[in-house]
Amino acid sequence: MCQDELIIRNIRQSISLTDSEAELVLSLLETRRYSNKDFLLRQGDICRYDYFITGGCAKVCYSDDKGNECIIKFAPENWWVVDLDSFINSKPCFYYLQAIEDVEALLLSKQSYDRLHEKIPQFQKFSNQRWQQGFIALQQRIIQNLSLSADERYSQFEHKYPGLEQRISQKLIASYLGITPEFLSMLRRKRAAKFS
Amino acid sequence: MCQDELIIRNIRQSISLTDSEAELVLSLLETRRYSNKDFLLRQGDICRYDYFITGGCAKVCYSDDKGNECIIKFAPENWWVVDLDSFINSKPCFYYLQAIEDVEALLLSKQSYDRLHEKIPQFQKFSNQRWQQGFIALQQRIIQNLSLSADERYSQFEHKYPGLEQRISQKLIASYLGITPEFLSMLRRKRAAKFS
DNA sequence: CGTCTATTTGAATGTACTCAAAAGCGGTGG
DNA sequence: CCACCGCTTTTGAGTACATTCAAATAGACG
Repeated sequence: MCQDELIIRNIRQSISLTDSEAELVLSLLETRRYSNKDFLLRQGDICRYDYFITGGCAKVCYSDDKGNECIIKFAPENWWVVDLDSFINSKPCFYYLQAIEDVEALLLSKQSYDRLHEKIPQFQKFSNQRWQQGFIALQQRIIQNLSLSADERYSQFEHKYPGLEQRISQKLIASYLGITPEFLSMLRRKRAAKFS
Repeated sequence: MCQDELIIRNIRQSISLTDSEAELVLSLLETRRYSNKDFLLRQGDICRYDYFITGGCAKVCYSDDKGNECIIKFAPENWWVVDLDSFINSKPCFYYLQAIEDVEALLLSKQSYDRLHEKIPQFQKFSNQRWQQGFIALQQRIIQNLSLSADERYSQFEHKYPGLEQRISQKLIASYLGITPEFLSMLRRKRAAKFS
């Protein structure tokens, strides 16, 4: 499937778009390619785009007090990602966004984002749903972090990002789960032992 | 301050309201009082109201697989609370909402909520800000849960809900922090020791 | 006053981390 | 093609953080 189809299909999962509206959406998007390890967005920059990933995978991170990288979430194909606070309020962004594979993305500028909201009545609904669904998903994740063990969180990760555990390094997964790579290694060994 | 003033002041922190718009808001609200331990909303019900707490404090919880109560957040005076997924999508709610003190609240029905969005152009902005800010706050909380120790999370709690630690039981705080009451007891003992 | 629940305390246990070292693996240059 | 480099993964020992369970104490409420 080509990337244009992918994004329109993604939007149409939430709202209905006429063909001319779909055209408008596509006309406002910009395609960008990033090599593995390129930054889509650096910490402290203003986030000027809303990103829709059409190929490869990026990580959304921040640096904590001690300088460690913490991964908030992954953005594989068919995912939207943005530093909302920075995008909406033109603040320096707290997160950074870096490719962990070669990445292909469609970028929607703030201006175009606003334009879509003006021109397509349904788009407000799309945004609302997106933030609301995002909010709900984050609540779920908080619950999981509070009540599940590392092993159970790993299962959740596998479920949320099917197949991703085979594409990306264990170090990255460990950071996402909030555990050390060493400990994840041990968890995997224990899992493997269960199938023997 | 009376409860009407409280909610209007709360809204005016995000958007400007004319006096007649403020009147409209107030006319759509319903006041309710709950005694300690009363349910504002039960797990599985449809959440038909958006709640604004004007006095006392409620807890937002869910029951996990093993039947334990997990507290997602507290709702003391001047806080909005709703099960978003249930309210928006008319689904059975996942959370329940229970008074942990005598509570006074202003309730906004879904119908009135929609009405405000129609009648007050700025209200869409208020809602958007609310979900966006909520989203941002949740992301922060995820980060904190991943990277902070229980002791540090307790400090965050004190900062987020000033004075609340003196009003509510330690058992509830422990549940919010995702630790056992016994362990919280020990943390507090250690803290007290530092000031000797 | 008695009952019920919350809090404190302690011992034993489990979960996850740190640090260090060894092994595996992929890419690069000779 | 191989040797080497850097990075990831594995393994292990020792430690810190947090839990469970049990029992004692303290508070709240009728």
